[in-house]
Formats: sequence, structure tokens, C-alpha cells
Amino acid sequence: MRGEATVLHADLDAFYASVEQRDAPALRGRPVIVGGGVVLAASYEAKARGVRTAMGGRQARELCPDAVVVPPRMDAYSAASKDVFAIFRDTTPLVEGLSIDEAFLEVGGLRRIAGSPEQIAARLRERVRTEVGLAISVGVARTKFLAKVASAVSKPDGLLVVEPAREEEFLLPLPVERLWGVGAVTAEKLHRYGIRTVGELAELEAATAERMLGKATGAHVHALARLRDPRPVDTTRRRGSIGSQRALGIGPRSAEELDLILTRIVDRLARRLRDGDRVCRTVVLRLRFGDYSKATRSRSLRSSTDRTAVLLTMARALLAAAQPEITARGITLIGISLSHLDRVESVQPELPIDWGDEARLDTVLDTLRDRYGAASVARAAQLGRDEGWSSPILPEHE
DNA sequence: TCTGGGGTCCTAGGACCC
DNA sequence: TCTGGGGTCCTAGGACCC
Repeated sequence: MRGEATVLHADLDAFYASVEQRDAPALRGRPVIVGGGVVLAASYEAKARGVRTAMGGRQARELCPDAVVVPPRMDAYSAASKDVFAIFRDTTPLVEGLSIDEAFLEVGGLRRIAGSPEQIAARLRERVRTEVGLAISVGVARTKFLAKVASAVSKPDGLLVVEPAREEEFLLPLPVERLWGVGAVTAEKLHRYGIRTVGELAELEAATAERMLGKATGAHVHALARLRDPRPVDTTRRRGSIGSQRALGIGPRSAEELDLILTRIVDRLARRLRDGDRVCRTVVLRLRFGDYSKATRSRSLRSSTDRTAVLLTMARALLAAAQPEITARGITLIGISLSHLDRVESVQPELPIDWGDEARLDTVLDTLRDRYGAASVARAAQLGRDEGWSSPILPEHE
């Protein structure tokens, strides 16, 4: 027995472009491109003319000269995303967000109170349309992967249920590019072996696929092709890293200019970190050189921080070390990622100091404030008191 | 394809420890 | 003095996703 199709994959259609058309009636029915240098999103009218996400702006305008090109409004997309996710969570508590515009929903336990998965999906689509004003496609299937393929196949503005008995019929004829994890490189490798459809991949032995594609990728895509995807909808996933980057035009950039850009990026990220009550342990500098080749440089701390000053010092040191290479090769992008994210609350009691020993306590907390910032220490200390810890806090791995 | 901005996961070598 | 195997962390790079 295969079980039932109770996983929904909900995916907003041409998300950024749809928000633009929703907010500016004059754009409705017209080809809309979001983004200038590169296409961030294209409306279906633009897609019909061959415009694709990530395409160069000039090529897009050649394909579609009458397109309206608008700059991205990330705040508007975040707000729309929040509204849609509120409807997701009102539908079922079991929501796993995948990105700003898509999520998995487990609706298996809701049959009695809310109806079949198909009925729930239809109602969800209707609510997003009337309450947020956006079209959303939903795939329903037994596994996350099949639900995701189903929503993609159903687009635009579609609903597709893949019944467990018809999974092979649905999946096997599709091109291998439909598999989650098969991009341009992997598809090309498979094509060289004459494998073009999911069914052809499924006929291989797992070991053969692993030899062609490497162990992890091979095993993963082969399992998907054989309809095996045991991953449940996971509501506990949290972001493992946050980042920000800026593309730079060609042309020399002074060290001062780069430092200013870096400072802005780090400041923005550190705020996001603190707003989310998170700390990080690793700073990654991302570079793209004049020839568009890429590099990363990273450093890790022994203990986590959310201090702008600490993060900026680390980022500057990484940039300084890379400066000779930048001078020699030119630079077209600079970015920072903060990874090894952790919750502020994960700091643990460690020092054998009594909360009542005020003088000693102040000294210790001062030291901690210097290292981690007043806000983190205050939050952690409050938590320590609430939990009845016998001593103040120090990070777990200190 | 003349190149955004936000992420995830995997691989692999070296350091270091037991 | 020569030598084993396993585990984890750090760093860098790459594929992939939206």
C-alpha cells in the first residue's frame, strides 16, 4: 500500500510580476519584466514571448520590446508572501516554507473537519485569489517531490492531484530536468548516456546512477525517479545562513568604495540577525572577479556573535586578504553570508557564579556584553533567571 | 546566456584529537 | 621510531533551487 495523497505543494505564479500587476492595474494583460540587468521575474505575457527568469535584460527586451520593465520592490513581495503564508498556516499547522513564494502543506489529518486534500487545495487557491489577489498553483500527491512536480505541471493557475495509483504514468514520461536536483550540469551528464526521461533513469541500477553523477546526487535523483521520497513535511526547519550581495558594474573600484559597500552589507545583515534573535559563527566573503569567475573566503569564530563591529572586523580582514587578487583581476560582485546561525537562547549556563553575588556577577556580565553585545546578554540572562539557572550565561562552545 | 539576489546541500583536503 | 583508523571542524568550491 502506498498511502494517500495528502501533501500539498503551493507555488505562487510568476510571483514578483504578479504582485506588480496586482498593484498597478495598467500592467494587467501586458508583458511585465521585474529587474533591469537581469530578469528577476516575468509575467506570463512576457514568458509567452520567450522571456525567462535569469535572462539578461538586453536579450529580454529584444524578445519583447513592448514589455514594461519595473524595478523590484522587495518590501511589497515580502508583505504579499506574509499574507499568503498566513493563509497557509490557517489551513494547517503543518507548513514547511521553501522560499518566498512556495511551501509544502500536510493536510492528511484534516479530512473530517476540512474535507479531502483536493477540496482543501481548491479552497486554498480561492482564498489566496480573493484575499491577497494572486494566482497560486497547487500540486497534491503522496510525497513532497511529486506534489512539487504536480504544481509545476499544473501552472499557470492550476490544481493537479496525482493519485497514488497513477504516479508512474504521471512521472516516468517527464524529462529528467523535472527532477528536483537535476540542473543543467546533471541533465547534460545524463543526456551523454542517452538518458532523457525519468523512466529511463528509473530503469538503471542505483549504483549505475551513482557512478554517472556522484554518490549523493546519483542516489538522490535515482530514488526520486523510482518514486521514493520519504521526507515528511518538516515544520521545524530554520534558516542556516543569511546573506546579502551587490553586483558591481565593470570598472575599477577603490578600496574605500569597496569598504563602504561592505560596511552597508554587514550592517544590514547584522540587523537582520538581531531582529531574528539569531547569532552566527561564520562570515563568508563572496567575490566575483572581472572575468565573472567566483571565489569565497571565510572565517569562523569560536563562539557566536550578533555584533556589527565583530562581523565588520572579520569581513574587512577577509576583504583585505583578497585585495591583491581584486586589484589584479577586477571585481564585479561583493557579498557576505553569515552562516552557522544559532538562536540566541542556545547559550548555556557554565560559570559557577551565584546570581546573588552581585559584584562578581557584574564583572562577568560586563565581559560578556563586550563580547556578545548588551542585547544578547540581557536576553540570555533573563532566560537564565526564568529557567532558574544557578549561574549566568556563557555560550555553549566557549 | 554577457550575467540578480536570496538560499540549500554536497565534496574534499588538511588539521587535530583520540 | 614507526605506524592504524575514526571522527569532527574548518575552508573552498560547486551544483542546484526560486
